[in-house]
Amino acid sequence: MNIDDIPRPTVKRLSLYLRQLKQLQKDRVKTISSRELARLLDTSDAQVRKDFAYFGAFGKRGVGYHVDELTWNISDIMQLNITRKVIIIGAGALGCALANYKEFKNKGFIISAIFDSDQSKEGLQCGKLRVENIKNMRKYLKSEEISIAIIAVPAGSAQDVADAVVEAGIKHVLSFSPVSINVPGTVQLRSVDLSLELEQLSFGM
Amino acid sequence: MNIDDIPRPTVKRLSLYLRQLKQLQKDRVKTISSRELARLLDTSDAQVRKDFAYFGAFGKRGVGYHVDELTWNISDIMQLNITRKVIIIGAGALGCALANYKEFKNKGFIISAIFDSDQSKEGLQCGKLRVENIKNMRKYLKSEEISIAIIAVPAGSAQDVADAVVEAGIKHVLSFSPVSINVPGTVQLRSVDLSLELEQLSFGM
DNA sequence: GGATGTGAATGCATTCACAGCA
DNA sequence: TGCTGTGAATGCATTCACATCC
Repeated sequence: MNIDDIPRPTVKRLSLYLRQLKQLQKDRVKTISSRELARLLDTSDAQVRKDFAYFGAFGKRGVGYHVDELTWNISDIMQLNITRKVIIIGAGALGCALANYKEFKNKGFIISAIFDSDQSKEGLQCGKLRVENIKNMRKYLKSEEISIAIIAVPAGSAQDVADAVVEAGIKHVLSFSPVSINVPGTVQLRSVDLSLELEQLSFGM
Repeated sequence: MNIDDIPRPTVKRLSLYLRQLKQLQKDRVKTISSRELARLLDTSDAQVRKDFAYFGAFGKRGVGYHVDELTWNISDIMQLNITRKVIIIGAGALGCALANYKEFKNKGFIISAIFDSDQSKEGLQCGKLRVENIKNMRKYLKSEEISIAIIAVPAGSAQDVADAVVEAGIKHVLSFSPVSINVPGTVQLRSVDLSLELEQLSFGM
């Protein structure tokens, strides 16, 4: 079964299912039906079953899905049983908050360094991390096996920073800058624009 | 023309168009074709034209779209020429960073108060804002005209906080907690799960 | 000529509905 | 009986292709 044969919306929902399933594990729930899972995630039971069916038959007819088994299967599909290192560019308030965001570690993402182009910030502490000069980024990435970068710089420098990390070998970019960025097709880009989220929310989406 | 007659994906793209158009205004670009706008936003020219067409005929054949005019029209459709007040619940690193995020103000969102359930945080400063006890939230909302709340609390208390703000009359909730939350149908909910973003990114989405 | 606006065609995800199994 | 798994039907957004207009 090839990942490309699976609808993208389905793949995106996998992490939502996984999050909910881990919650259910905490609550000592052993088994769950597609209907109940759908209710929790505000979707339809048919949707849930179809999504899981793409990856094989996980459920038991008349019973539902075994929570532990399903959790393990999805984690396996998403290759989430490993840890990955991540760098952050931009040591402003947002960058620092992200650098110390506990949930990242829980999901296997380790923030291994934070860089800033502002010379005067070099040496400052972001929680446990020391702010490094961005000029050292390239060398740092040569010595470490890191493919993910978080960009949390102002709009004006976002594209330049993106170009720089891509040039340094980064393959996945998560941008928090409020501009649209272009990267080569070989690089995965995901953009979270916080004010845009508010805008869309208040418009009713 | 009713908003409900317009495809949701189109409506979601409106803010992306708007963001790009404002960038173009800065760059003194007077006019732009659907093809060029599509290239900048990594979509298709047909998509751009169809999106705009839902709201009427904004373009000039043989020329393209007038940037200023289009910007104004979209802002008008999205009712973004007003400012809105927003409260934040959760004065952790993330909540504080959000409270001082400059881009919000640029888009017309004013963070008017930040609350936390931790008594010991009361009175601390988050940039220019004083952290208030969450017990005062209800009263505060009665005295102010506020319909938007940002939730930046740990997973465990997210649902409780959501219930509380909804009960206090909030109509739009932007949650940064890594759990799925349920709200009444009358309330708009949008969820940004930062680790989930990383997860999906590293999985290739 | 050049780019918009738009019906028609296409592609795809969701929903339906039910056979099949515990 | 209860719930999964799945082909078929539906619904909808995207893409195509071209008539239309500056």
